[in-house]
Amino acid sequence: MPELPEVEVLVRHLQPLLTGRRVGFVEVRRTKSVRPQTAAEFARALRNRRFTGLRRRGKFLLFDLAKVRGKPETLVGHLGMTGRMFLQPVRDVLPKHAAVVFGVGQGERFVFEDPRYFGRLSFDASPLARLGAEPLDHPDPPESFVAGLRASRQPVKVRLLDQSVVAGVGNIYASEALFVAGIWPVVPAARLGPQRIAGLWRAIREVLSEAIAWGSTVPLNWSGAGGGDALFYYGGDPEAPDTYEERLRVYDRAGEPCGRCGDTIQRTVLGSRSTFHCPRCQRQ
DNA sequence: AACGCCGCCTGATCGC
DNA sequence: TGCGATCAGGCGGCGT
Repeated sequence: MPELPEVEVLVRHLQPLLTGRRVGFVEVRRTKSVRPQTAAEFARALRNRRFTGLRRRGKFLLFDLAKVRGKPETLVGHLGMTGRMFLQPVRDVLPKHAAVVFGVGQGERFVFEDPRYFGRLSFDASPLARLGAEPLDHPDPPESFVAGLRASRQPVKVRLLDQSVVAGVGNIYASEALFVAGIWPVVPAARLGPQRIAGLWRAIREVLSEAIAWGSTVPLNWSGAGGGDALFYYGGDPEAPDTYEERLRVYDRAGEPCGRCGDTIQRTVLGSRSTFHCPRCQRQ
C-alpha cells in the first residue's frame, strides 16, 4: 500500500511531466473517487487549468494549479490502498478500474486508477489540516509527535498510524520503524521516554528515506501496463527481480528469521491490523 | 473524549 | 476444477 515513500517517488516522477501542462477533457468514471462528488462539478473545477507544480504532504499529492478567479488552487490526491497515477498515450488501453482520466495535451492523458476505490482526487483540502509533522522535515522529534505519543495508552504501533501524530507512516513502515528502533509494538505510547521517542523518530526518518532512496535509484516504469507487485512497483519495473519488498526487515515476514538476531519474526494483530516484530530485538 | 470497530471496495488466496 | 469464504487495509464516521 502506498505510504510516504511511494507517494514521494510518484510525485518526483510526475512533477516534471505535469508542470506547465494544461488540462483538456476531464472524464470522471467513478464519482465516488472525486470531490465534489458530481462529475460535472469536478470537471468544471479542473478543465482547462494549468499545472504549476506538484508536491507531497504525508500521503497526499498536492497538484498546484494556476490561479483562476473563483476556482480552487489545489487538487488533492490520495492513493488509498490501491491507487496508481500515470500518464499514457490516449490511444492506449485504459485499465479496468480507471476512476478519473483527463487530457494533458500532446496526445497524452493522466490516469488515476484505483481497483478498490479507496483513493480520491479532491478539491477539498481540509483533511490536510489534521496532519502531523512531516518526518523528513524535522531532524528532531517535533513537539506534536511527542505530545501525540504522551497523551495515549494505545500501543505505540497504533499511534504511529494516526496521521495527526506523524504524517505519512502506514502499516508497513510503522512495523519497520519500530524494529529499527528496537521497540515492542505493543508498548503503550505514553510509556516511552524522551530517549526512546527520539530513537523512534530517527528510525522513522531512516526507513522512509531509505525507501525513497531505493525507489529513486531504479528506472521508473509508468507505462501503466501490467500489474506487477501491488506493494512496491512505485519505484521501478514491476518485473524487476529486486523489489523493495525484499528489503523489508519484518513486514510480511512472519516465521522467517530476523536478519539481526535470527529469532523468528512474529505476526500479531493490533487495532485489527497486521503487525510484525522480532521478539528478541524488540522488547518493552 | 479517547478509543474500538464498522463499512467501503476488489482481487488474491484458501479450503473443501 | 470450481466456487464461496476470507483476508488485505487507509480512513471517515459512529457508538460507547
